[in-house]
Amino acid sequence: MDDTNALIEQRRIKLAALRAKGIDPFMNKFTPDSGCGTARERFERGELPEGTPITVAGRMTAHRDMGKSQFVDVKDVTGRLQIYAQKQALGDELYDVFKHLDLGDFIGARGTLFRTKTGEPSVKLESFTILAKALRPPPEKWHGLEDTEIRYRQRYLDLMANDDVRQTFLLRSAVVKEIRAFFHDRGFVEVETPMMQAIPGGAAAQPFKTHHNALGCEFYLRVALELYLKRLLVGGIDRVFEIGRNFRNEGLSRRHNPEFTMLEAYQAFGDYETMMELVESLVKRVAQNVLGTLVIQHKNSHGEVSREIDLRTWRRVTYRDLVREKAGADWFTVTPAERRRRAIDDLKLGGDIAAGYEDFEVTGAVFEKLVEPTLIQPTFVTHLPRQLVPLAKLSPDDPETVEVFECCINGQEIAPAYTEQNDPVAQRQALEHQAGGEQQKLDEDFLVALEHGMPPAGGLGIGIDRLCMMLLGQESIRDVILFPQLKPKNH
RNA sequence: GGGUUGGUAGCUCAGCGGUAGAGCAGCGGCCUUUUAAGCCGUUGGUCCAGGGUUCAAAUCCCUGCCAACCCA
Repeated sequence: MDDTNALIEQRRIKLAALRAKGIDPFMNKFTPDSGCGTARERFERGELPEGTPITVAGRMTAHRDMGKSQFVDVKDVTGRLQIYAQKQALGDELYDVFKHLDLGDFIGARGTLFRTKTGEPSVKLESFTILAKALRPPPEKWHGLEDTEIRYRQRYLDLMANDDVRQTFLLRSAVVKEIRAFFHDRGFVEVETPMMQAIPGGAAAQPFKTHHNALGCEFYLRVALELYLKRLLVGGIDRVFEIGRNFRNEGLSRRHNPEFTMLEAYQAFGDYETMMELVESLVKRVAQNVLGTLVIQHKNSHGEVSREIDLRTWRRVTYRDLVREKAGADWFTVTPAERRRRAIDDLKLGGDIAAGYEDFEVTGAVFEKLVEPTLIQPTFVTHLPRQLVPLAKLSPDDPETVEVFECCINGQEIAPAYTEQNDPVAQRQALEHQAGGEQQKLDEDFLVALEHGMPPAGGLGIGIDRLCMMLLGQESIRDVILFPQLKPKNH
C-alpha cells in the first residue's frame, strides 16, 4: 500500500511539472454551481437549455483522447458528466496541461452545456482548475475493484470504483434518516446513553473491556442500550429511542460484526402489540420512502432475482406453532429426553446441542437452526418461552411464555420486542436466574431505578445492519458497514 | 476454533515443473463529437512470506500471514 511504483513516481513528476509552471494543483476552494449528475439530469429534462453556462467539479474517471480534442468523464456524488475539451478553445498551453491530467484527479470545469452528436449531455470546456492531484492510480475502470480485502480495507477505492457499493451506502443513510423521521413524527425523543459502562447489561453477550486511567477503573463497551433507556422511562421520558453502536466480543461472520448499529425504542403505556404495529409501520414507511416499493427483490451476481420479500403482509404466529411445523405436532407432549433424541437423531442437530443444554434450549436450537432461516417473509414470532427472555413480562394467557415477539424477515431476526418487565422484584429474580450460561453482574442501579417505578412499556430493538441487508439485498453484513472489522495488516 | 478456496504488474485475470503473460491503466505517436473510443509502438514483477523437494518451483510439499465462504 505504501510501496512506490512507476505509476506513482510518474504522477509525482507530473505534480512537480505543474508546480514548475506555477500551478498549485491543490486548491483551497472551488465552488461549482451544480452537481455533475444534477446538471446532466436537468439538461435531459430540458430545464437547462443548450448553451447554459455551467461550473462543475469532480473526479476525472475516464478520458477519451481524440488528438486535438478530448472527452473526459467527471464524477461527483450526484453522478457523471462528460466534459469536452478542444485545443482550439483552451489554447495550446492549457490544452497540454489538460491532456496530461491523470485519472483520479479532481478538477473544476467551466463551460456551456451542449449535446454531442451521439446525444451525450456534455460541457464544452472554456476553462478549468486542478483541484486535487491524485498521486496514486484509481482501480480499473471496467471491472471495478473486486479484491474483497482491498474493498474493505480501503473502502474509499470501493466507493469510487463501484457505483452499486456507493449506492448501497447512500441508501443506508436514507434508511437511517427515514427511521429517525418516523420516530420523531411519533413523538419519540432521541437520546444518547453511555457506551462505556461499568456493568455491561441488557444482553447476554461477551463485552469488550477497557480501562479509564483517571478514574482508575475498568469499563466495558456496551452490548445493549436497554438498561439506560429504561432508566429514562423511569425519569419520565415516555417515548425514547437511541440509534447507536453496540460492541460484542464474539465471532465474526456474514451476519456478525463486533460493532454493529442498534436501534432501541421504548414507549410508556404501550406493550408488545404496540411495538408490533410500530415495527410494521416503520419498515413499510422506510421501504416505501427509500426504495419506492413494499416488494423487495434480492438479486444474485448474475442480476437474476433470487429472493422476493413482500412487506405488504405480516404473519403472526406463536413460537410453539412454528416449532411444531418443523419438529412434529407432538413435539411439546413428548418427554424432554425424547425431544433431545429427536433433535439429535431425526433433525440432525447433534452439532448444535451441547450436552448441558436444558430442555428449552433444545427447542431453542430447533427454532434457531431450522425455523428462523425459513422465515423469509415478515413474521412476528410470539409467545417465546419465558426462560429465553428475562426482561419481559409473562403472558397472562400462558405464563410459561412471555409477551414478546421476534420479528423475522429474510431468514434473520431483525427486531425483538417485549412488554417490558416493570416489577422490580420479578426483574431481580429473573436476572439472578438468567438463562444462557454467562451470569452477568447485577446492575443494582438499574434495579433501584425500577424500584422507583417504571411505567408499563413496550420496547423494541432493531438491528440496523440486518435491516439494511434485507432492504438493500446484501448477503453480508460487511457490505452494509462502511469499515467492517478486519485484522490489522502489518506492512 | 475446524474445513474449503484464493493471494501473480496499479487494477481485472491467465499461466499450475522448463526464459513471467493478456486486457485495462501508464508512457510515446496518429486522430477535433467519443463514451469499455480506435490504431501503431512501448514501460512495468520480492509470482503473499519463510522453509523444503528437484538439474530446474509462480507451479509440487510444509509452516506462517491475510481474505472470502462454509461449519462450530
